[in-house]
Amino acid sequence: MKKYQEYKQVDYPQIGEDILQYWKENDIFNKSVLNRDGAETFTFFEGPPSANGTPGIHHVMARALKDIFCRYKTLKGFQVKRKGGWDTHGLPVELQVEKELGITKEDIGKSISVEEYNQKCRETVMRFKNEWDDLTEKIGYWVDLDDPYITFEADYIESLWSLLRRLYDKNLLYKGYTIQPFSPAAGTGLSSHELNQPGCYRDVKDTSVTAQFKLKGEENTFILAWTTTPWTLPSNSALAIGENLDYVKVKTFNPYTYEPMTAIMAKARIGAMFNPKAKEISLTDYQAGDKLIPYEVVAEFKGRDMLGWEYEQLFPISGIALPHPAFTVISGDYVTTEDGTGIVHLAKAFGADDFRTLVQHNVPGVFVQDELGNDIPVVDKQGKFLPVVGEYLAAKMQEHGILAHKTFGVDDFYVKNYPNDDENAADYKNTDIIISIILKNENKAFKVEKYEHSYPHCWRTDKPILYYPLESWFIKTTAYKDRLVELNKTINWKPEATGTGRFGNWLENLVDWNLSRSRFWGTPLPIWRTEDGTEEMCIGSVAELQQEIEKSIAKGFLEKSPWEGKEMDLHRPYVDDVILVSAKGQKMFREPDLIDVWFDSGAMPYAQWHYPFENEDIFKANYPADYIAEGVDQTRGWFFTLHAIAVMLFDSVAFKNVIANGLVLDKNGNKMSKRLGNAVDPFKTLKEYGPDALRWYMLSNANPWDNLKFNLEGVAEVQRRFFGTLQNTYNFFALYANLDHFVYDKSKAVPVNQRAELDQWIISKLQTLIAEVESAMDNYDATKATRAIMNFTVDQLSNWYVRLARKRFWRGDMNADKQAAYETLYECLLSLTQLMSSFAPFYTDWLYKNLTASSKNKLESIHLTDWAGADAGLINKDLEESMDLAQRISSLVHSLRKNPKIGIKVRQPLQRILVPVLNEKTKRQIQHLEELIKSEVNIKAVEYIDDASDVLVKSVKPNLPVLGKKLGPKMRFVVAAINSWGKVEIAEIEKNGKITVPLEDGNIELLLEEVLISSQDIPGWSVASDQGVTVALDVTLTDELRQEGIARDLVNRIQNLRKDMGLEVQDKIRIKVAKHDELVNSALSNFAPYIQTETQALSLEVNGSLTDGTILDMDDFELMVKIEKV
RNA sequence: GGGCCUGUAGCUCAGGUGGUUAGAGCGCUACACUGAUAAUGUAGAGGUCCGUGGUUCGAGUCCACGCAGGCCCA
Repeated sequence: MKKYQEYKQVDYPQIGEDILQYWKENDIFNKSVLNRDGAETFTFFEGPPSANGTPGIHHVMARALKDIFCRYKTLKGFQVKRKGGWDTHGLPVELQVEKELGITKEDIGKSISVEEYNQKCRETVMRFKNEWDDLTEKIGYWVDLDDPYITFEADYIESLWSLLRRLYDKNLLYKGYTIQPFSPAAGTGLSSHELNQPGCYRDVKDTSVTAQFKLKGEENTFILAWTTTPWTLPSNSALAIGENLDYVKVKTFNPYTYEPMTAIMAKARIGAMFNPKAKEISLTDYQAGDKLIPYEVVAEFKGRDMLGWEYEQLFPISGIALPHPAFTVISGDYVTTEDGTGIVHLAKAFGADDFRTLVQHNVPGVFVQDELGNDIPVVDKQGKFLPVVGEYLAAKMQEHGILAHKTFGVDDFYVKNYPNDDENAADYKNTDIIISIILKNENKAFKVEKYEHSYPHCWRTDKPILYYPLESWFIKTTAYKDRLVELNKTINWKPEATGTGRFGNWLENLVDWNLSRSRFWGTPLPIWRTEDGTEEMCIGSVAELQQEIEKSIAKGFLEKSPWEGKEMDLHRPYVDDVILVSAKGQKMFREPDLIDVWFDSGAMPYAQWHYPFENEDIFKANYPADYIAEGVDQTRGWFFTLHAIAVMLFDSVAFKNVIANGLVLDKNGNKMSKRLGNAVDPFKTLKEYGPDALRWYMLSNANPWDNLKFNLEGVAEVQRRFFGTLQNTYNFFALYANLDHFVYDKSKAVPVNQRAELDQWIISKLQTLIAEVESAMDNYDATKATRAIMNFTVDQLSNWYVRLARKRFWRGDMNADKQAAYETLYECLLSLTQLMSSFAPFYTDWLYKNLTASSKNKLESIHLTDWAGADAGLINKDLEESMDLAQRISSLVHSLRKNPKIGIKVRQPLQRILVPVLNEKTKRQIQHLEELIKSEVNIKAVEYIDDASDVLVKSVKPNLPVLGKKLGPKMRFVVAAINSWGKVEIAEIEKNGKITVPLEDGNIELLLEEVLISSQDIPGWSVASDQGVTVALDVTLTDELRQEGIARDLVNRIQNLRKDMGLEVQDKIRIKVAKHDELVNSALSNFAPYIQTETQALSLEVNGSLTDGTILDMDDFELMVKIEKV
């Protein structure tokens, strides 16, 4: 029986399926974890995918990346528990359900109950779980699929509630408001998703105003600010400038009142605000009513000089008076000079940027108080001004005699959601226009014009949306900003820039985490409040909720628990049905919001173990994570929520190492999408190429954090070039090992130092490779590791070691040298299976089985082995350098032989090569492998030219990095001098160790180490050189060399004939050759023994009368030969 | 609009701390090998290092401003 199975063809997808089956049957994954019981843990957190869609090829990337480090750490001796998980809540699920049912949000609670709706969501969200599990298995991602965490389960939600409760107890959970898109016509907030639907943004013409804000303490001086929403001007409470922008004061006249004034604006906007034709006009020539208005810049300053400037309130409405620092100039990081005046008007209630900027600078906004004393904006939810502003505007209309299409009452000033008045009616005016006219009349408007821009509209009502403050619950992340930043610096980010840049900047500009979502399918906010908002309660566990329910039942607020006789489902609508009793005995209702799904996933370190209610020991042993990996798009998603919760509640990082991987694009660099049809089906790809080549390609082709241009041809190339070469190497080994009945036995192996030089070299290279892979993997650099493995396998092991060692395998009987060759090749292959096993888990396990089929000490799987590590004692750098020289010299000789002017094939032996050597070390290193070089390039001798020979011609180059520091600007002169040196100067600096270079402004002394001396020329010879190695080839052909060449050619032709005749390797033959010229005849007689040995010929006869032979093409001549099988 | 990433041969990618002539694989061309053979080896051709300025004796590398593609956030 064969010890090592040989394969004609390898079916990689089949290997994937077979090994997967083997793993399942033998429970290998579990064993790989249980094996390490008691060992140090290496913790990995699975970022939960959502199973409501089918997995794509990019999931293969993400999951392979997760898998390899877990496998690697397992080999290294850690216990790596990997719990799978599913993300189940969120808007995409809701939208999918709505699409399938053909309903909208408005139908929920009407045509479909919340209960039915949520039931539908629950069914939908796990719809493709089977496909996901299938892919996970097929690509070899080892993760516990039997006991995953699922974010909709009651235990999971309970853990979330306890976390929220802890935040609440730390006063980090509060109710506030945020500026959100709001549809006044529909009376509802809109998600950004709804806003991004096609057709939502439309070009509309709005009245825009450049308003004049009068500077306090200066006569007729105004700050100009532009807005496309004049209705927000009564709510103005500050103006923002860019600190580094240039601003000017310009003397001019108001175009509507013709009054002289000084305008303040960005310098870059002068051209837009004034007509350049008026530039030459003198201010004194101006007559009221002139079309061209002269202007003159009278001062220039930076934005930062304006900080703190105070101005008068634009609309001094009684009831709207604000304390300092309202009505001052502040800094806004987003201010540009691309439009407007370079100064931005801020209204806290109606712009997210405005809100953020004003909060940052502690500037109050314009609000009035409702009956309960809460701040409310001056525009109501129907989209019209409150009477406080309405009265003011109505009065101003009268005062200025403004005629409109109708009489405006105090309740008629809609700012959006205009009533359906006829816009073509005579004197039609909307609120924006009325405001503009008032401003014009009061010398407060510098410019009023129609402006066309893109503005979002409500997809249901087609009316423009309003940015409006809506109530929300927040986590006060800003309170922990410094700590978040500080702990982030301890995280090892791959790539680093994502941590310092994208994530770091995000933390630097942190705002409080808006937790509220007005939806149905998600984790409910566990906060109950009295109707007047004076009392509230945050529930932190199911037990506590039940206790409170008991109290409420006792009080008579509830008849019974909504879960009586049912399984506890903490979703809506059940939680909404719960009315609790406050400390003062009032009814408390649940705050209707759900929480951001990102809190679900950010809480997985705790909730996956139902901590703190269960599994405290497991949680503690597995926190924080040593490693996580997810797409870079998760930076502000999962990476942030993990980090935020960990820092705020546990004063810890949630993960120590993280890879943020890039996207998988199609081969042209476009985003893959099912719609465009360029998405790659992972199942199809797996079926065609198997999992290993796919994983290997994805990890080796580009760094995972760069986007991957996925190309199937690349997968094919990896398979052919890398896996194919490795497989060939194995087949080669198996073929001969079986013939020789070789079985590897470590205890009987020839000690490495007694093996051939070539063996020692490849073993040394192997150890170097192991160290390299280990260091790359410890640094979470998979790409570097895979590339190093490929280089070793293809270039060193297959193309050099196997090629040069081939003859040792097929010659003669088993002896120590042959055994050493087998052992060496075997050890390389076995090591490779382990090195590669994290990346190509199926193929390597298969190869491991093939290699160890007859071994005594084999394990069930490569994945159950212990990492072998590099044996530093087997690394021989000197030998590696030596071989490197030999490889380069061989390559140079090949290159010379191939030179069209020379054109001598390798089979033709040549007498010698000359190698200039400038030091003893190089000479020794080359000499060491002289035999190898000689046989590789078919030459008889290597000769060295050194200082002792007068043939050696040296050349000299400046050592730039060294000289640059010393010389600086004088470099170019010195370099020119050095380049002009000849024999004399080189000899001088070599002898004295220094030389003096004359320059125009004095002499400079150069030291030997400041120049590089090499030899690149041998007069009269054909030379080739590469990186300091130079070789000359003696192309003289003597008769003897020619004869040998002929003999070798003949062997080559006869071997072909043997093959054509279908002879077996061991078959013997007799050769008859027709007589030819003297040279050929001599070759035949002189090299007869050689020819016979090579061709297994018992006799070689030169026969003058041979006529029925085969005519051989010997390149330069023809020869008749006859071969007979014995 | 802001932050971040990417841009090097036809394609996919390498190119610490600036250093004279920018590398690899695939593909292409030619040759070799024919006892790893539906393999393999060797060599050759192929580059405005996205552009424009700047710093420097010297820039693919550092700086600034752009351009193109991408991600995230507004």
